[in-house]
Amino acid sequence: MERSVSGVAVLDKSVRILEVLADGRRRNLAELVADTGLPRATCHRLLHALQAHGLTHLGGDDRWELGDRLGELAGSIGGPGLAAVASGPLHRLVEETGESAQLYVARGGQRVCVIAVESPQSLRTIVPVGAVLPLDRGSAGQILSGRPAALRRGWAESVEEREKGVASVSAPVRRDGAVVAAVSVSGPVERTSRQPGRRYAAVVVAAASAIEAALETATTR
Amino acid sequence: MERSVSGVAVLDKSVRILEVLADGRRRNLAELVADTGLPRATCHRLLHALQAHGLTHLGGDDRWELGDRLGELAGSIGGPGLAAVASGPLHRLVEETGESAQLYVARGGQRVCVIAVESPQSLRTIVPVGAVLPLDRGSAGQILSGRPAALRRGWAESVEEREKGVASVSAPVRRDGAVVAAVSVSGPVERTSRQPGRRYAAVVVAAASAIEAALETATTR
DNA sequence: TCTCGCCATCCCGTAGAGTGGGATAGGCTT
DNA sequence: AAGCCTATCCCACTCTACGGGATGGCGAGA
Repeated sequence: MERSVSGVAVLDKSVRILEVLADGRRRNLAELVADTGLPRATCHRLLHALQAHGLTHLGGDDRWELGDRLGELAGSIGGPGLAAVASGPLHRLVEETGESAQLYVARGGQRVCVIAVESPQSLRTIVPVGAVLPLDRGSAGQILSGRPAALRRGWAESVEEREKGVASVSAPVRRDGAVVAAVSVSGPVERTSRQPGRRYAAVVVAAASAIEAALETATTR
Repeated sequence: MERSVSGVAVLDKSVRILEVLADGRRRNLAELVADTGLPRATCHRLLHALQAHGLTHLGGDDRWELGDRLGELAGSIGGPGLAAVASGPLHRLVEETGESAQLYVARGGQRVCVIAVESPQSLRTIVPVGAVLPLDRGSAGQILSGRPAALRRGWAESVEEREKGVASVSAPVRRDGAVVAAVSVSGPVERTSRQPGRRYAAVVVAAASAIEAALETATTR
């Protein structure tokens, strides 16, 4: 038995199966045996055990893929329904500021855009949902990497840090005291000015507070 | 040892921990022991093993939460980068039709909105990202539930099925022959008419094809 | 300062869970 | 009919995972 990564060999093998399937390619049992390096009986047994929990799924074409329950579990990262309760406040933020707004969560040492509402103006920043951005650039990165100065002030701003001509302001969304997301407004420097915080911090922080209030209501239900 | 759900007891216990954490409440070890019913040493050992795989995370405040890797794994359901490659075609769809567009994936017998691009018109349908909708109503539900007539025709339409005054058209996004998502355009009946398919089916199907082409390019890299 | 209670971590002997080679059955192709 | 490849299942056996109890740390209260 090769050395265990985590100290629990069954978990190591199970996660190896999930990680192989995470490239999106659906595979039959033989392909999975080849790609995971597991003996066929072991792979078979673990696949069906994972399926019992909804983490894998065997399609009608005898090919395996990741299961829906995985998405359901992951959907609760940042708390259940974060995306659902954040949508309204983000739309109002766009109406108030005229600029695009996004919601980011930290994930694997980077940040991921989970909601994007674009400015109606023809010159606007576009960040697609699902976009993965660094933590070391941009105002949302300052928030999600826990930079003390930004958290103390309650918001962060950046000017042309991640992209030329773009400025942004972000504020933390907290749940149980921990930062679970960052609300962000971004636009061209020509409109935001080189002190975007002065212009937008108050409404960005207010949007973050509205999301926190909605999360609290959801939690106490 | 109580009866195993899946036949692999380690997996059963590990998933039990993840499911307890999926309510979004962060917990210390003692709370997790109480909520999972596992002996403390077992719970401790499995939590750290899950953390080694990124599936759980121990915060600085000694409280456990679901880990980022879970989201990364789940993000590849429907194939890696689905959200990223679909954003562009959906925006163009909104520009062409003037109506709101969404991308849905099937998940746990329902459908979940993973991208939403809203119409610039003041009267528009709003579906927040993360919204969970039924499969038995709406054009996207017809696509994702595999209704033969809809798949044969290549698109589906619905008029006031899910919501009064709203009509929609959807088309399947396929990957390796399987339907992985549905592209949808929706708006008020006053504008879409009671035959929204006649008006929009061609461009919705074209948007779905563009997403499929982008996914194929991503896969062969 | 001392005591107590509660926390997380670690140890390690052992029971039985999980292993995986090989047998089996089914389906498809030649 | 034969050959090949698939998934499933069996079960003897190995060694993994178990979990009670010991330990140390920390904070609160007397």
